Amino acid sequence: MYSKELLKGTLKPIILQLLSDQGRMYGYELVQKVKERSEGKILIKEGSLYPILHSLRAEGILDTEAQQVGGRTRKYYLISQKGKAQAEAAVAELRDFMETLQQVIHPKPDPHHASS
Amino acid sequence: MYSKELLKGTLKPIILQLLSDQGRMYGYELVQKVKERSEGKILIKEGSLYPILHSLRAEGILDTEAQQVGGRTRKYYLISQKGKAQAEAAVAELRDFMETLQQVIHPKPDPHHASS
DNA sequence: TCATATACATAGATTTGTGATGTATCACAA
DNA sequence: TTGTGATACATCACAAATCTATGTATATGA
Repeated sequence: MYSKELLKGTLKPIILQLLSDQGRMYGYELVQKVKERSEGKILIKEGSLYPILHSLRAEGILDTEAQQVGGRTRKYYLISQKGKAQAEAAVAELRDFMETLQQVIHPKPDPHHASS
Repeated sequence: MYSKELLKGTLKPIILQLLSDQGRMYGYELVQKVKERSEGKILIKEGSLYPILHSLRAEGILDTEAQQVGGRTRKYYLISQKGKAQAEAAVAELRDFMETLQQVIHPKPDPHHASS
């Protein structure tokens, strides 16, 4: 697993991207999906996930739909109308950040200064 | 600028990568180099940088060479012999993490299950 | 003389994720 | 029927990393 700090700041956009992508998901499902797509390398902890979902909901970025499945309750989350722009912005920022990071740690040689 | 939290966990490997790349650098120079390569998008703060450099030095991963330049002191940092493997591991982890993140937020469709 | 750039450093506050813990249902096996 | 592991939610104390603010000091150019 990754030194946990690498995840910092990325969890929120990851969640928003998955919800944009999949329509609506519940917490446990999000954890599984991220685990699956990352081949077990990114394991979101419940202690991280639920506070994020709750705060995104409090901000009005997410809506919820509770659903009974057997004796258990599932709480589906989906991007709200109002949250769409913010969700896209967060994901875009993450993508941009990743590109910038690439550029910093693996720079293409600058042709202008490549005199030697 | 990025929501500051995105940087978390990436600063140490960024610094180690630059030092591997450039041989030896001093603090102020590192800040400028990252700023330059990121086109002003990543601005490492002194309050972040110096504690990291000090702790990497305390761990024995970095060596220092003080140098007088005019009336000012420069403290050059370089990867120590002992720190080489750890530095490479940290950078490799960051690269791997970035790839995994790509896969999570921008998955290639899985041909096995692409029945519809 | 004053602002800006260079150059280092530290302390307190903030943010975010984890670990630990708790509740509860369901399926399957011993 | 008892226990275990998966499903499914939730909260809180703690740890880790970075930032803000602040401080010192020299060099440079307006």
